[in-house]
Amino acid sequence: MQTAAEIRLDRVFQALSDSTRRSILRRISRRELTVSEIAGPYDLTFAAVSKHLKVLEQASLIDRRKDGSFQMISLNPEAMKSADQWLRFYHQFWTARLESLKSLLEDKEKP
Amino acid sequence: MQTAAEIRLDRVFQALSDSTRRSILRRISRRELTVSEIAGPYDLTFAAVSKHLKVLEQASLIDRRKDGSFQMISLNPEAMKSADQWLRFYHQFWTARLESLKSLLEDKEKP
DNA sequence: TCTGCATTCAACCAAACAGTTGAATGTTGG
DNA sequence: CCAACATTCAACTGTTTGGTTGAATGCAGA
Repeated sequence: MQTAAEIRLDRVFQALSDSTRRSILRRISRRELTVSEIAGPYDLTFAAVSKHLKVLEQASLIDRRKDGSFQMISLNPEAMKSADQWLRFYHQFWTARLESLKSLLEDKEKP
Repeated sequence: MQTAAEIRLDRVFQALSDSTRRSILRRISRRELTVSEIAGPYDLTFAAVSKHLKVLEQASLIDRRKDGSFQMISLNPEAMKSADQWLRFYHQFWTARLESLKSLLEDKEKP
């Protein structure tokens, strides 16, 4: 069974698995941008960028606001929180590993 | 250009975008498991599970250790750290949003 | 109203993905 | 050695992904 929460998380991680999309998120975190502004730096067609935005939207990572014939795209950080919370569980594992490495080094120093 | 770091991050997020794989990670975080033990609860062939493990391995999320004819699979949390660090940048955005929501509510309370 | 700009839709394509089945490759206990 | 077990490989399938092109839609200014 796939719970709704799992499906949401699937979508978030999937959306984040493309570096173009991560780069878009980074740029709109500074200020909201139009689709054309977003497309600017990439060597991609508008349609391709439009699809990336749809992926981000379906993962609830962005919001859209209509401003005349433009569309203002902005960051919606809520969905990232769920990804972050999923990862938070594993903090203990990498800090634990770091600790045991540290104590290993300390043991070496004591003759 | 795709830097090596970006490709690594792509792979980590991609590996995490499947709930079966996330479930595998969660289970091996308790203790290392054999491939068969991992496969047990899922309604999947061994080959399918083997493929999931390969995806996790290529994302450097797991380690394998040979023990006779068994293979012990364990968590390698290092790669998650990079995903976590990527997300850490966005903490400010969801906490900021939370703060502004809070102050909005507080303003309402003041007549 | 016509033109031009911003954006999306539809159809298509190649590559990647998630799964299957069945055969192949270790490894080990008797 | 060989039978049984653990795991992977190869080949195949249907679906998704990331991209393209060209047409369609929607809005705004002259």
